[in-house]
Amino acid sequence: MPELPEVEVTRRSFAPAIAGARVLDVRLGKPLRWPLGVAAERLVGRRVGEAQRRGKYIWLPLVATAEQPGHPDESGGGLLLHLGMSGSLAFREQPPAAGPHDHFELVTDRGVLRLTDPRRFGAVVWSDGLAVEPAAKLLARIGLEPFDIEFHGPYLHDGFRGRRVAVKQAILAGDVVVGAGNIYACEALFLAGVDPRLAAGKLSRPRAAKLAAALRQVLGEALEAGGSTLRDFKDAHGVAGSFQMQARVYGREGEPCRACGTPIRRIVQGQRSTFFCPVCQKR
DNA sequence: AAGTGGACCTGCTAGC
DNA sequence: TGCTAGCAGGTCCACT
Repeated sequence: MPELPEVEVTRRSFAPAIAGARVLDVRLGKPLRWPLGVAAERLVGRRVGEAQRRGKYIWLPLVATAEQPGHPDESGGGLLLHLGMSGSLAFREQPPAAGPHDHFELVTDRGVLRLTDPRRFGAVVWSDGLAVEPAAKLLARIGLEPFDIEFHGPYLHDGFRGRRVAVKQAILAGDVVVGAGNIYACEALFLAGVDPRLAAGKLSRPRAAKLAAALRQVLGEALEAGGSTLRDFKDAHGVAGSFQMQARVYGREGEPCRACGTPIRRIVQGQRSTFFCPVCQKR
C-alpha cells in the first residue's frame, strides 16, 4: 500500500492527535522486519513529539520526561517506523481488540497507535536519535524528497549519470529520489513519455527535467487525493482516500492507453512488474 | 562501484 | 467447490 503519498497522509492523520501524548504501554505481536531494539519499560512515561517523515519512514520522537527518572541521557530518542508492503497505522482512542496482523501498539493517554501489517515487512525500531544508529544507517541511502526545492531536472540528470540500470529501477532504488514506488514510478514515466527500459544514464537533460516534474505531479496528485492508490488505502483514522486515483498505466496490461489507445504492456524489471505504453513512452 | 538476485511473510485471485 | 501457482504497494544484504 504505502508509497510516499500514503505514508505522508498517514503521518498527517495522526501526528497532531498524538503529539503531546504520554506513553503508557507498548505491545508487540509477531516479529516485524527488525526487533524494536529497546525494552518496552524504557518507553513508558515518555512524551510523544511531532511525527516527521523521511522518504517512506516515519520518525516519532519520544521525549523522556521528569516523571521518568534515571534516564537523563535519553531525551533525543524515538521510533522509526516503516510500513513495508502491507502495513498501515491507525491511531484511535478506543481501538477494537487486536487482530492477528496487529504487531505493534503504542498505548498512550490519548489513544493507541497501532501497526497492522499482514506480511510483516514493516518495522518499528528504537533509535536514540535520527543521526545515530540504527536510524542513521537506515536513512543514509535515501535520496532527495521529490518536493525538495533542490530536486529538479539537473539534479536528477546528475544523479543518474553513468548508471546503466533501467531508469525505472533507478527511480525505485530511491538513492537519488525517494518516494516513488512501483506504482508511481510507472505513472511518472508514462507522464514523462520515457520508456522504463531506458538506461538511467541515457536520459537527456530535457527528459530528466520532464521526469522530475512528472514525479512531483504524480506524487502530488496522489497526496491531494488522500493517498488513494488503487486499492483500499486508509489513513490512521481508518478513513479511505476521497476518491481512487485513476492509474494511467499501472495494472492496466492489455487495456488501451488513455492517450493513444495502444494496449498497455507489462514487463518484469528487477523482479517487479512494470507497465507502460510502447508508443507514448520512448527510449 | 554498480548491478543482480535472494531474502523476508501472508493473503488474495485467476485458472484449472 | 477446492487446490495451486502466481502475484502484491519495499528494501536490505550478499554476491559478482
